[in-house]
Amino acid sequence: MAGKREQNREQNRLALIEAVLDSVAEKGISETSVSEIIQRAGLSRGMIHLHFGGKDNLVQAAGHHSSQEYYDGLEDLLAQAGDSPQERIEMIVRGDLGERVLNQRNVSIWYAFRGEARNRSAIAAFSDTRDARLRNMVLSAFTRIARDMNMTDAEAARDATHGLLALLEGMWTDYLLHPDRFDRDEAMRITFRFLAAMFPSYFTLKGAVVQPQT
Amino acid sequence: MAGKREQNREQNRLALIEAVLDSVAEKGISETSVSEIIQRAGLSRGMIHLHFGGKDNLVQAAGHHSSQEYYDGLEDLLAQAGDSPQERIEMIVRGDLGERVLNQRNVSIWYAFRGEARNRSAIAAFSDTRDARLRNMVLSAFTRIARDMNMTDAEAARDATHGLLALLEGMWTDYLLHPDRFDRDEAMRITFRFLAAMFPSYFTLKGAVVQPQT
DNA sequence: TAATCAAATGGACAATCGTCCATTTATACC
DNA sequence: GGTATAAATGGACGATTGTCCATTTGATTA
Repeated sequence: MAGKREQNREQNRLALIEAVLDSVAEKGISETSVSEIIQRAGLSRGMIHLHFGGKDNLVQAAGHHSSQEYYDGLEDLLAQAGDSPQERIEMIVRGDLGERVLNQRNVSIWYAFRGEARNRSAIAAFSDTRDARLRNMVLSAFTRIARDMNMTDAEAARDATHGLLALLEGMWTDYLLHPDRFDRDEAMRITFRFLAAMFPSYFTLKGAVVQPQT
Repeated sequence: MAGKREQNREQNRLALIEAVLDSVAEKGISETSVSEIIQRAGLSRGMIHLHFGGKDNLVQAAGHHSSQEYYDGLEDLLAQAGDSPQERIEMIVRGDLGERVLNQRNVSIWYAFRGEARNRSAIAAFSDTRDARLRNMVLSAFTRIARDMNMTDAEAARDATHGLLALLEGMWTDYLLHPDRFDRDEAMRITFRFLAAMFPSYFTLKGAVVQPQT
């Protein structure tokens, strides 16, 4: 067991990160100052330099932390998914549009970092949600479906992957700009409509067809 | 003709706005200070207060200006489009993904403002690209197609509108995060694949079918 | 040309920024 | 319980922020 010293230390480190994320979500990056952060964390001014060596490093760590939480949530869900490609894709869609990851706090944080991504390469690195891992999971599922359908179009699976991820991105933007009128069920329906149009015997308006018609 | 005085005045006003946009595109919002702006514009410190009453108002005006340019570009293109709904939709897609509006500078600016939108209502107001005007243009086109197809699904046109705009949003995000590997033709192909899947006799992989098969 | 006045200048100003370190606090070890 | 030491404190510091206004510039009008 970790000593109380180290335990407190880690706890304070985390408190600083959470304070940054709270502030970014509520006030935006430009208003997230050192004073704002330490006030929210209830800690002293010097802690940022002590734990992270400076404000920039702390903000970067907070971004990384938030990104990690997104993937953790998604992978938890995926662990529950079945083996069929359509089930896996459905899980990703439901996960990406579900309350656990798509909520006001996360969206605010996400787009705040995105806005700075272009100019801070360290931020850009983790800001790419749909990173290689997620992209490959979706791609392999679509590839299996395309093969199963005897599709001749070699680009179909790749395009479907790219398209689905872009569509989900767009839904997030919609939530960002209209959190009040955003309709989670509608977003899911639209996404499945897109999938059902491209792969009719694998998806329906309500989700995946668990037993594909062969 | 306007006097040289007023002419200079307007010219300086514009120079300030362009300086803000250049700085936001290159360095981001957080590094766009008064000093940065006036240096780029080659004007004196007091000009911001004189013309806009303060930095915040100037930044807001710059955002509004950028947004206006986006719509102007899109409407120019739309004026050249034919009357058929599929032609109008194709024009919107080609416009939104074309070089004139989708380029590094615009994407940087766009997302920089988006990142602050949640916390600055004035910015949120113009930050919503796909505003009512654009949305209605797309919706009316899809409604005509749905009627033409005798679609029974009342939500189909609305969902297609929402989905297409979300998909285009996602393509912009892709460009933001991977400007080097982004492929404009691929983005168009994917978009038309989505349209072709939902409305097979109106769109193909390469774009709209001008004469719909009835 | 001289007078007029809007436009533009650039520095003074207080406020706030992030950094850093001398000091204090509290845990861990002897 | 006393000592060692890592963790935490909070204020000093120079740099930079945005605002504002007394002054200068230069186009316009008499």
